[in-house]
Amino acid sequence: MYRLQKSEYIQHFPINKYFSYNVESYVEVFEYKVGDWIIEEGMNSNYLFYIHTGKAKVFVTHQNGKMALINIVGAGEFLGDMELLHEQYYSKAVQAISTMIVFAIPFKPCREPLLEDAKFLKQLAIYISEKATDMTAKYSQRLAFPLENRLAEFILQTAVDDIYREKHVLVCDYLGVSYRHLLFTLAQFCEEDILAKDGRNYRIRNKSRLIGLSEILK
Amino acid sequence: MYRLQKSEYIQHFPINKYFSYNVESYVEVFEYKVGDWIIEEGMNSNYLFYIHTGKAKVFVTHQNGKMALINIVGAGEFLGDMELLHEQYYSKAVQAISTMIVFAIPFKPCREPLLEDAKFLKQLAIYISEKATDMTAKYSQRLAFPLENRLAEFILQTAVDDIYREKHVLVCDYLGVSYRHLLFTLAQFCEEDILAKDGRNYRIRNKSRLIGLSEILK
DNA sequence: ACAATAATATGAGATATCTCATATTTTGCA
DNA sequence: TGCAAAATATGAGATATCTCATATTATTGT
Repeated sequence: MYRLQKSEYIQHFPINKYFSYNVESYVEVFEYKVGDWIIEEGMNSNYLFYIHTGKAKVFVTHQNGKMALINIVGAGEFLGDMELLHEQYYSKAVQAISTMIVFAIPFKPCREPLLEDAKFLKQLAIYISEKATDMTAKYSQRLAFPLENRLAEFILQTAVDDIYREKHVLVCDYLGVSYRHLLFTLAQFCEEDILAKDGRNYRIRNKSRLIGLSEILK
Repeated sequence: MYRLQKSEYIQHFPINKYFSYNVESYVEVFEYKVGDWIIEEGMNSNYLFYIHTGKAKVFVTHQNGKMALINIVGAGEFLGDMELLHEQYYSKAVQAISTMIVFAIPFKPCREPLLEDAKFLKQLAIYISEKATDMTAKYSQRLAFPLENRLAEFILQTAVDDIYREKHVLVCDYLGVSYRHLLFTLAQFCEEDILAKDGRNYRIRNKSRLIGLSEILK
């Protein structure tokens, strides 16, 4: 994690939209590289984050110790909002998929004032409700389509430099299909020359086809 | 819709949890019967509702004019929260499944103060975030189970006096399966003597079996 | 009262996806 | 270094669910 000069980024932070008090002076700007952990599981997060650039995976660890991918988040989204609202919240782990630039508002001086700022709370409620609406729409639409389409979208979301290298176990859990079927569909993509297997990874060979498959979801 | 004396209900309304200002004097208590419309689609809703007793269906009408069931809500939940947060929100229709008693806070005098009440907004944000978490959990778990289980739950939720009489078209849309398959599964239930077909309706003959099937979802 | 539309109903074949069985390879760790 | 566990891989048969075709029965508007 790197600390950046905020001057050049701060103008992109919708401060007036979200806050009625002057939070700007507390805001820090961080940069993360692929694979960096923005939030570690179960730790008390110390910041409310707002994603300026990049995307990240959100994980939770089950009782059995298995890590499960539960979401992918991107620019314009908050991280740490749950921790802010719920006194003791078991944080989910968050890991950068691509280079990320985030605004970070430290809980230490800002938590109390944020939770008393009606403008912020109203916007936060709107944000959460919109996200919930999105999620619901996503989930219900999703059921209607075969794995092919959802996998295409997932590959596009998670591939780094056109190389897809996710663990199958995690993915079939996330997409709600069997391991067998996931492998089957990946094999199909290779057969259709959409992907090419490269040892343990898959290289994207026909991105527009993937985009086509994933766009059907919208 | 009937207006009830609030004195006997008001004590069950978690006013202290949700509001920092005295909203009690504005609260009204309404009762609805099965089939009554609490909110009509597209109308500007005039109240923020809190469900004290009963459950209701939430509908939206698509471009093609078809009504789609999108949710079922019950005690402890809010209605009209979206309308409160979003200046112009296209209300979804809400219809009582059972006798309902709701607390109604009129927007006219209360909207402004509510949107400036940090305590209320914080609790609302928490409520919405918890609901979102629930929904997400529901949706993802749900994919894992065959229609049998989800249908069992749905029948229990919507049957009135042990009679199930939903439109199939609505239901297969809501549950995300084909019409054909829904009919198939209903026929199965009849064959197993869980339901009995009674003209166009279905009578529940083995409720505990239905409960068993639906509990697998949790 | 009748025609048009919507809802119900059922059959048959196709397909997406699952389960189970089993083998090989990689990885973590003592 | 080597063993146990995890991850990858593939086959074959089962099943949940879909699509399409086609009838019959309600409902609705004019």
